Amino acid sequence: MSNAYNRPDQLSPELRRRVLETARRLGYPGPDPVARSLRTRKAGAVGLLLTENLSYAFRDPAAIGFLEGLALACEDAGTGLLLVPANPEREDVAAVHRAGVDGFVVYSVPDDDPHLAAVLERPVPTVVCDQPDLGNVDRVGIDDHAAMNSLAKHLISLGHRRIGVVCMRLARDRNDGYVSLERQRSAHFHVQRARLAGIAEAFGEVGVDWAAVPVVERFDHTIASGASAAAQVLDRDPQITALICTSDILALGALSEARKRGLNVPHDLTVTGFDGIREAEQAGLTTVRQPVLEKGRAAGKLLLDSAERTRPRSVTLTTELVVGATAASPRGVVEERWFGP
Amino acid sequence: MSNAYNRPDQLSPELRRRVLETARRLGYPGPDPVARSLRTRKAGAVGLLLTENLSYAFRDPAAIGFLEGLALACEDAGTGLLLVPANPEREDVAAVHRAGVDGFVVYSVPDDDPHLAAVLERPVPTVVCDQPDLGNVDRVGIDDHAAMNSLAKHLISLGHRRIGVVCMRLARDRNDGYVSLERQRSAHFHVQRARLAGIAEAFGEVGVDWAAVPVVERFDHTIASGASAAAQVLDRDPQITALICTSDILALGALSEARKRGLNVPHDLTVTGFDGIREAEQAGLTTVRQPVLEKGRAAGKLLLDSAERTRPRSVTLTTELVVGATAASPRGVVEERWFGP
DNA sequence: AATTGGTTCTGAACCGTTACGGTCACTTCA
DNA sequence: TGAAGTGACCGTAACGGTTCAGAACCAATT
Repeated sequence: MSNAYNRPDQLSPELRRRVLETARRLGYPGPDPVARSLRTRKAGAVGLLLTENLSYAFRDPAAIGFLEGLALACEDAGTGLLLVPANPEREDVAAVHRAGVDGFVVYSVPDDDPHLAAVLERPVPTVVCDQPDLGNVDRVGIDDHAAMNSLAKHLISLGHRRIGVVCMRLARDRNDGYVSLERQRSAHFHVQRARLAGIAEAFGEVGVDWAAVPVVERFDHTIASGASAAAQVLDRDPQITALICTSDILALGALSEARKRGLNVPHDLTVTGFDGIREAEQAGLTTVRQPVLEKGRAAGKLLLDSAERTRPRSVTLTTELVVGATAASPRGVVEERWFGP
Repeated sequence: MSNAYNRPDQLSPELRRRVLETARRLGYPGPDPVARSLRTRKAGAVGLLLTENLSYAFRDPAAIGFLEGLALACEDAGTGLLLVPANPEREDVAAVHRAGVDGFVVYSVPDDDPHLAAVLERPVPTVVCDQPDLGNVDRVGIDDHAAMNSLAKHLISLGHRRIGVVCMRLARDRNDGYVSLERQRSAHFHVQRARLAGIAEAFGEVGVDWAAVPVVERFDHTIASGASAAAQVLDRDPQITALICTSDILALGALSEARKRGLNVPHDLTVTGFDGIREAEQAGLTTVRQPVLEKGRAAGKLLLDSAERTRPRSVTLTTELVVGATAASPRGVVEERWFGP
């Protein structure tokens, strides 16, 4: 009898002892968690859906921070955290259907991701992160447009007018190279789209022709990708005075490429990132810091007490411009660099 | 009918279409994963039990590496990974009972941990990591004794005879300070016990009185802990020529404490770590590298095809002594250091 | 002695799925 | 034409708990 295990007060100590005793003698391993979940309609876990391969989440510092925050919230609530094995390469959403969870957190997936669609069809509460507001589910994120816009304005005030941009993947297909305006506009990764738009708006206001600004995309989010993308931009237009990267990881790669070319950062080239990861801080990167841990925690909290609410909530966290040592005014005489190293 | 969803070949396309159509019309959200799990006796997930608070796993680079490897293995098998919220402070093992999983991976918990006991009572396959061989369950780990022994011998060959040791927590109770021989022997964390024994054996062989070697323990595994522990050892015995730390994190703290005291590493003081995390490599730390990612992956693989085996397996991975820049022969004239900074 | 109140204990219904075996219509072959 | 074979379809019984209604029991009150 399940009362013996779960409601010791509902029966006499004597009977409880006897029940437990015979249970042990018969080798009964205790109540089956799955059957319990079926009956109580509670799985005791929340599912996490990621853009990338599961293992990637443990390689990206920003994702790790998010996970830590989410784990913190789950821990507080005594809830488990299920990492759903959703391989973005395959369209197989079975893993989403198989997940026995009380709710989902969806972290930074493209807005046309079939896994996201599968999650939204499940009759459980959902929180999306770094996604556009879907209207009917909770959301947590930052104002990517505004944050990047203010970083761009900072560079503009330093005097930069000729820039290049390195961004993360914009859609599910691999496009390691230049990005057309059309592709920018239709990007399926909300975060990247917003950040690019933020830059475009700021520079547009001071008369820069956005269509002429080289924007290079990389599918893989690694330091090596950042380096090769920076190389591609610098090869195309050696006269740029600033390279804006949409993540710190990419920016770190850009820094190493600049170093390799003998460019003095920030005097020959300004490099900026986004996220505010620890490695960026150590490198003195000018960037935007976003509260990744807090984001994870907010997502968890939002999900875990979504029962009380009926209207979906949207939480926007604040960001902070970090003025580091990798941004400065461009050299007064641009031509100087024609004779550079 | 579940066949419509799961076995399209078992029925005609026409019927399937009709079934799905009415299902949609009735707002049927698809087969319930929990009920399915109950019926098929498959949860489609493995549980991970950690020593620490869940969130800690995302702060320790070695743990992150392990997680990445484990996630990789799960991903390959299309299995989910459930992080079980087992708070080590409380004795509440309910979370273990509640976890709907097909097996458990237990990562580096004390051998008297009640959560571990609860896992072993569950009738599912289990893999323990960094634990002594339990005989009846799979195990994956390294030879901590031998690895630390060879590091110690390296220091001995450099000429060190007077040393201090900084180690991680040895049991569930907090003991931030010196460690008695008795506490060393009865340590509940197998890994730490083995590493200490490895050092003791090596130095014992060259006539060092182990009982006189200051061993300082820290409960929290942080760089700050490493620094304060190093300070404690150096205050007690400023004449030591080497400080052996049982983890890289602690060693990084020891390095910063040495720097703070104006000690030249390695000439005034040799500092060593254990794990081989990236930060250690950047710092040029002399340490032992263990394949953390491979460890996680091995654990996952072991668990996921444990069905085929009947005998428990024990996998021991190899380690590698990393000779960095933080270890050197002690200054020929020890007294010199009396006049040091 | 009968009614009432309260507690402890028992049994049955239900959660939603899948596995399994049986029914039925329809084809094939003697 | 009838027997046997084939395949699609459907009904039902678990899976292992939790919950809840009500039976059984005991003590106290009328």
